[in-house]
Amino acid sequence: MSKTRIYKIYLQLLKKYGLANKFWKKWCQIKKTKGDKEEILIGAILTQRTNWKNVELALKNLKEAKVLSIKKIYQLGNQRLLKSLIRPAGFYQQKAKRLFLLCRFIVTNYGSLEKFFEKDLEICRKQLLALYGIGPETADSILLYAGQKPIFVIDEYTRRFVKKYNLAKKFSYDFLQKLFQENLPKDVKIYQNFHALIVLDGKNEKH
DNA sequence: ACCCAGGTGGCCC
DNA sequence: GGGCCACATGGG
Repeated sequence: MSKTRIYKIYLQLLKKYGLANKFWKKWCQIKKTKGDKEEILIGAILTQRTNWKNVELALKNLKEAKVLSIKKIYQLGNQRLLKSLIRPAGFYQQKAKRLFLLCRFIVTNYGSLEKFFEKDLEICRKQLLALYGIGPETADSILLYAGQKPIFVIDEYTRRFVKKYNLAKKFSYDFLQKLFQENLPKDVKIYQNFHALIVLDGKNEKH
């Protein structure tokens, strides 16, 4: 593939910041957490329309209550305890329901997250999108970062990035996802790192 | 006392 | 297909 404009911009960001996973590893060290696949999946729900700082507070509560896992949340049910633990993340009644339904889906249909991710990307995506409270961004975050599957995540940071560099005039989810995927090598690590760098760069600009 | 932040579903037209 | 609204907390 010849290097497209988007790919060149990615390489510039890479030169400027380096690999984004080192920031993730550092975050895990600071927060004393494993940052494993199940935590990524839970965080993907909690971070909907919410500052990551607030998500951290909710994750901390779940961890301290020793229920930061899919099976534990499923056992908890959509109940008061779960709601109170994730309260700092905002929209907590809705998010408790969404989390519970997602965890129930994984446990009762597959038994484990690993088994679920053994299915093809398209099947996983379709099944996630069929769940209440999971739209394209949440589904794709789970698939890319927890499932290591090659699908590009579009979010508010990505849209600001597209506007900043004048990469498109349309901003619908499917259109932008196609734009990135057609202009980059199909590579999980590149998708993960690029999206993480877009977020990093977006946060950097504000200060 | 405002204003903002990695969305989604349910309306309505 | 799009526009508007509800959902809620913590931090500036």
